[in-house]
Amino acid sequence: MVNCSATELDNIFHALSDTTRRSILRDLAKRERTVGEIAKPYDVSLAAVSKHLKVLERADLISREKRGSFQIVRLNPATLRSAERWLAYYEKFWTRRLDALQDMLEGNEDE
Amino acid sequence: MVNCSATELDNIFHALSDTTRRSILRDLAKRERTVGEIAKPYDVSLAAVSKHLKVLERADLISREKRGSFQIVRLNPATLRSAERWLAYYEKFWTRRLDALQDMLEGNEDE
DNA sequence: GTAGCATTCAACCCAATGGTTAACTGTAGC
DNA sequence: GCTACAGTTAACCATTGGGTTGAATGCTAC
Repeated sequence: MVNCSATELDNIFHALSDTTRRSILRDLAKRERTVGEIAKPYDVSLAAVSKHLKVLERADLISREKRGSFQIVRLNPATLRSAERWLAYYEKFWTRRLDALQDMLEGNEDE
Repeated sequence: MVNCSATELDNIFHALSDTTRRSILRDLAKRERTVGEIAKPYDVSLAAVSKHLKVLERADLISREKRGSFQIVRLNPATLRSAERWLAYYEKFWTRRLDALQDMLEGNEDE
């Protein structure tokens, strides 16, 4: 999980591209929950939430542990770190490059 | 752009969820390019690339400047920073919360 | 075994994606 | 004007996405 393949990044960013799923991740940040607990605040069917969890799981953003007839769903922060690293790397790179450009355009003497 | 709405984050993460689009962003990190230059390395039609650029533009990840019959496409690092901040915030939050537990459960294998 | 709860699966609906080709809209240059 | 080039739009196609409802699974408790 240190270095993400393209497909893994596809899955991660796709999982993050839905408001409900990001909200679920926020909820899980507070504490682990069962599927039913996760679904409760949302105005969609349990089946819909189950699908969202599948997307999050495919992205490796959450993992589950069966406990009796329940499942405990919890976050997988390492995966978030992968995405964050991807963004941080490029953001830093781009900013650095554009800073130089901006300096040039604004007439800084150091060409 | 400092604080993103839910829809803006939807658009940003969706834009990032495609390998070709991330690759285009990488290309643009090296230098600004015209649409034609952007399209050249990819094995899809110009129309397909044009659509990808539209997705990136909707997410405010790139902007364009018309110059004659060309367009200069360039990155918009501020938007990347928004997404990065979102991830960094939650990643840090989750990691902090889970650190103790993780250390206990599996020792530290981070990276 | 049966009842009941937690969760998933199956089948469907419709909108959106990512791709194509072909037609269209500038703009530049003759 | 006409031609050529840069890029977008239109129309289409196949696949995926997110939602639904209802049946099926799996576990617990009686």
